[in-house]
Amino acid sequence: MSPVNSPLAKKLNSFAPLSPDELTCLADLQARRRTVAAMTEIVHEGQTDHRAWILQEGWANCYKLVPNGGRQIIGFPLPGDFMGLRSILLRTSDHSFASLTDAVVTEVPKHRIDEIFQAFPRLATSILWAMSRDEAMVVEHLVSLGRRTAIEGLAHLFLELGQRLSLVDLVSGSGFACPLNQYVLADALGLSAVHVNRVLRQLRERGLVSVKAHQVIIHDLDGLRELAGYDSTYLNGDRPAR
Amino acid sequence: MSPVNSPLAKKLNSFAPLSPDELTCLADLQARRRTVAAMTEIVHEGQTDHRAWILQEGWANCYKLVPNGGRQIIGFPLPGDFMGLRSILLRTSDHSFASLTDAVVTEVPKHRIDEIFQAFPRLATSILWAMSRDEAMVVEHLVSLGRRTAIEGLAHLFLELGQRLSLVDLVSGSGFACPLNQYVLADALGLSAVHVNRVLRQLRERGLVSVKAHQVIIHDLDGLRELAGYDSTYLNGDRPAR
DNA sequence: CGCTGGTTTGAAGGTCGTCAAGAAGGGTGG
DNA sequence: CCACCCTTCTTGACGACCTTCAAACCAGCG
Repeated sequence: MSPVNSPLAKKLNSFAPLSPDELTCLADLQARRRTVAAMTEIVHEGQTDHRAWILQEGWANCYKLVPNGGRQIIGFPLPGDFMGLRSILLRTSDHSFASLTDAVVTEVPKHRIDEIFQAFPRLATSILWAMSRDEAMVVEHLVSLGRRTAIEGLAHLFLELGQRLSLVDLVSGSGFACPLNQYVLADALGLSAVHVNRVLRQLRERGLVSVKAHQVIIHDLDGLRELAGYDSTYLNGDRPAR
Repeated sequence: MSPVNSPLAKKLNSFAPLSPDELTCLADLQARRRTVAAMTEIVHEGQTDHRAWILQEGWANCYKLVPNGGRQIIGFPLPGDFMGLRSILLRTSDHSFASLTDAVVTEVPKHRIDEIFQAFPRLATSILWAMSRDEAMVVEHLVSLGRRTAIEGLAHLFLELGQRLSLVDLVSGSGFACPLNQYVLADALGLSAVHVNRVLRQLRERGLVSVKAHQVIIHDLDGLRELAGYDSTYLNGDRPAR
């Protein structure tokens, strides 16, 4: 994959078209790729080193552990997403990031971000857009946990993942590869793995979604949207959904 | 109240001591006060006008409505908090803000923020700290909804409110004024009002907290922290709690 | 072929929601 | 000052959603 066609470039391009200069700047930013094994921690909660990461390939998650042994997953960084960007611009990270699969990442030291904000203000705006989109996802996740049933929350999650993956060309037809097992889904949705299993069966039996062999297939997009009460605008920078 | 001693100044001062220049800058920023009746919307979801608000007196909430008639409260802005700051720095607000009580607010047009970032970089850093603290609160709220029981979530909420109010001198002894009724608490914690009532009784009977006449009194701070699994560092900019 | 991680299913029980109705406060008008 | 209202709080009964415990099943892999 040429870094000029990096997932980050694809994603930012969907917000505002990038100039050739900006594309090469992004390519430079992501030149030094590093591979990471599955299940390794990339940013630790409370870490204050002034660098962020860009996920190039693979899936990750960010989470908090609670005293009684439970875990709450905050979100799933996908290719093209920043990890720990807040700890660079703002202060320390308040949660941990870890890879879920084997992954490829690039390190972003603080001064590189500063340079971009100096030299490429339009690109900086796009990065801020990506940050605010990430926060909107956390808020929407909060709504899922508080005011949606298990089946609605799962439906919402699959729709969000599909839309985000399509931005970086990781959707083929009506399906996408998805390495999340039922334990991980449970920790994301505040449920038990057993109940996730039962709800997945319901989604399958209703002909909405099926998950098999790490592949999510959406059989009835409209029905799923209806069920989840899905409003896609929070991912699009408030322009109409495609 | 002299604006030099504004709640915002108190709060930011707890992060990094402010210089006289910075204090007067903050005072100018908050000169034009405006009163707002209880239950009026201040920022509407999707609004893109480039201005933010600072809450001076009273309580507010921010929330999202879901299609089936439910409501999820994202957070409670308190005196000294910004509202809609993201819609100024980033893009549009993805949720609504409304006053809960009669309130006093000041409007902050975008150019004032830009000026501060130009002329007072240290103050700008403090404002970014406040922003990141707000996000950490949303994440902690997410954990409450996903991986804490009703009683743990309520305990956590009271502890957080107490700590935030103490930063702006709104705590007296072991209690603080709190206008949140059981319906509002329910919409914040993803519960029904009936169940909030039952849980409040448990907290009272265990001798931990009591709520009466819009006054929250914490009887057993350590016990409450123990119950909630409360870690206060997310509010302190990662310096040890006082 | 046995191990391991993940999925599936059943049974029992706890947390929490819904429905319903009564009690307690606080404000208003007679 | 009292009657009446409204909002908020409180409590009970019942049921739904979800968890926990336990066990069986399945697929990939050394």
